[in-house]
Amino acid sequence: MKQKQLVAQAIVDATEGQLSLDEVMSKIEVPKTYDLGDYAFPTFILAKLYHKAPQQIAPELVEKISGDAFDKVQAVGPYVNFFIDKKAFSHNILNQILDQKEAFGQQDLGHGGNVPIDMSSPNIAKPMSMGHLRSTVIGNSLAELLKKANYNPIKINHLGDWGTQFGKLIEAYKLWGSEEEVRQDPINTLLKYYVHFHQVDEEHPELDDEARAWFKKLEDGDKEATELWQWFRDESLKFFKSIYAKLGIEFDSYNGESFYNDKMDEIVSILEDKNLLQESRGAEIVDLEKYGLNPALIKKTDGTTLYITRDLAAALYRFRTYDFVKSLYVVGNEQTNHFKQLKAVLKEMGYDWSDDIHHIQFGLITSGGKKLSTRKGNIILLEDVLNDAVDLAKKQIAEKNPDLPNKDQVAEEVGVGAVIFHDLKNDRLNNFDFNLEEVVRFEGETGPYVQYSHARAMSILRKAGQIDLENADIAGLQDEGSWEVVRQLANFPAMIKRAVEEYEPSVITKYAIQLSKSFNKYYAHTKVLTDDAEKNSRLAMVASVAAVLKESLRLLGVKAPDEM
RNA sequence: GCGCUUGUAGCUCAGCAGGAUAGAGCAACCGCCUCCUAAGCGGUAGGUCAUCGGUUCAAUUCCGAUCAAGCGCACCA
Repeated sequence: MKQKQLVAQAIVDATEGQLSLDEVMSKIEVPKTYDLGDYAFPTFILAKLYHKAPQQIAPELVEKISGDAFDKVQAVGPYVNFFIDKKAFSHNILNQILDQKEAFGQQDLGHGGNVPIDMSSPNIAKPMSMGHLRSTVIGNSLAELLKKANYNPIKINHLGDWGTQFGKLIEAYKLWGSEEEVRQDPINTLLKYYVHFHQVDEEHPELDDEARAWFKKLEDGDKEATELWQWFRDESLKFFKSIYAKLGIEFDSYNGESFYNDKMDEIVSILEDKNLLQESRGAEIVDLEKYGLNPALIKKTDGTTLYITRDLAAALYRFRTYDFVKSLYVVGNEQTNHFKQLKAVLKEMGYDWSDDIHHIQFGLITSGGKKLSTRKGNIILLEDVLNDAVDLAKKQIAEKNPDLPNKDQVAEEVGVGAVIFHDLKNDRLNNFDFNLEEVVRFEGETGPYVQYSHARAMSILRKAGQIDLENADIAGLQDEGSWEVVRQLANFPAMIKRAVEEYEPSVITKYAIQLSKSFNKYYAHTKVLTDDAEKNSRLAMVASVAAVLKESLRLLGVKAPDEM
C-alpha cells in the first residue's frame, strides 16, 4: 500500500500536478506478468490533456521520474512500469511479519462494534446436511475475519426449533412412533417419521389439519406437546453438538426460534399501534406493496405465528441486547425475499437500523441436479461426508507418511479441513452440485494442498534448528522466486480487508492457494537450508509463509498441522 | 407471468470496483525424488469470455435487449 502511494506520488510529480493523487491511485494497476514490473500506470487519461499519443507520453514521464526509490522505471507502450526495490521491500515485510506473527494483517475496521451473526441454524429432529455446512462454515469464517478487523462477532445458532413442522412431527410420532425406537437412534428415527408423514400426507391431506392442531397446542403450552417437543429438541441438540465439535466450531448463543415465543406479542402490538396490520383472507398481514414485495404474513388464520414474526422478534431482541453495528444472517439465497420483507417491515415500524441488517446469501447445493429436500428424503448427511473425508485422509497418511505421529488427529484435521475449505473456496453465490470425490480431493487447489505447504515450511524450520530469527539480520531477498512469495505475503492485510468488506471468505481461500503455489514453486527451485549469506533471509521468508498460511487457515476454520 | 441469481477451456471455477498476449485446478498426454515431506514441481494440448446492440481512446468487466439454467412468488422455514 505504501509502495503504491510512492508510485502514485511519482506520477503526480512527473505530471506537475495535472492529476490528483487520488486520481492516479485509482488508475494504478498491478501488471499480469513479472517482467512488466510491480505497478503500472496507463497514460491514456493524459492523452487528451497533452494532445499526444499515450505511447509517446509514457517515455516522457519516465524521463521526469527519479529512479531512486525504485529498482527500475520503464515505459512499455502506453504504460509506465515500476519495479520496486525488492531487497528493501522484502526486508521490511519479513521483519514486520516476524515481529507481529499471527497479529499480522490485523486492522481496526470495526472499532469493537458488535455484530451478531445468525448462522448454521439446523432444524430440530432433522439431520444436518451439506446445506447446513455452508451457513455454519461461512458464518464461522466471517466471525473470525470480523474479529481480525476489530469487530465483536456474536455467533448465534438460530435453531429451527419451532413451527408447524413440530405439529407434523408430533402427529407422526403419535400415529406411528415408539418411544423405544426413538431412544435408540433419535435423529434417524424422527426423520423417518417425518418423511413418512409427508408420504401419507399426499393422499390424506387431513393430516395437515391434525398437525396444525398439535402446533397450536404447543404454542398454547399444552403439557404433552411441550414434553415431546422438549425431548426431541434435547436429543437433536446433543447430536448437533457432536458435529460442531468435529468442525471445531462453537456458538455464543443457541437461542432458536422458540426463544422468541414470548416476544412476539410485543411485535404484534407494535404493528397494531402503528396501524400496519391488516386483515386479509382471514390472516393478519403487513402490506409491502410500496416496496414491490408480497405482504408479510404475521399471523395465520388459526392465530399461530410464522417464521417472519419470530424473525422480527429476534431482530428487535438482538438490537436491544447487542446494540449492533451490523446484524448478519448467513442464510441461503432462496430466502432472499424473506429478508427483504423482514427489513421492509422493520423499516415500516420506524427502525432505521434495519439498514444494518445484511442477508449474507449463498448458493444452493444440489444432488444430481436436484434440490436437497429433507421431506423427500433427498439429503446428503454432513456426518457421512466428514467421516468419508477423514477415512480418506487416513488412507493417504498410511500411504505417504506411515511414521507420522498422532495420525488420527492429523487425519481428522486434514479430512475435515478439506471439506470446509472446499465449501469456502468459491464465491458464496455459486450453486454447486454435490460431488463427493471433489469435496474430499486432496490434490490441486484444495485445503490439504495449503496444509501441506504449511507442513513443508514447518519441516524446514524444524531442520534449521534453533535460530533466533527475530534478532538475526534479515537483509531481504531479490530473486524472482522469492519475490513472488514476498509480494503475496505483503498482500495479506489487503485481502482481509476485502474479505470483511465483501463478507466473502473465498477471498482468503483463494489467497491461501496463491501463496501456497508461489511457495511450492520456490521450494522446488531453491534449497533453503544452504549455508550462505542469504540463509537467514530465506528462513525468515519460510517462517513468514508458515505464519501467514496458518493464520489464513485459522480464519477459515481449518487446522494447520505441523506435519502431515 | 413477475422478482432475484447465474452463463468464461471437456469438467469445476479465477479474473482484484474497464486497460497491455483471457488465467488456475481437475481430467488427457509427457517429464522431474543420490537434494529441506512427489498431498509437490515443470511441460504439451484445450477458449467466437451465451447472443445481439450501446457507452468508452479501451469492454470478459459497465448499460439494455434476447436466449438458457437455478431459486423464489401469503397461511413451510
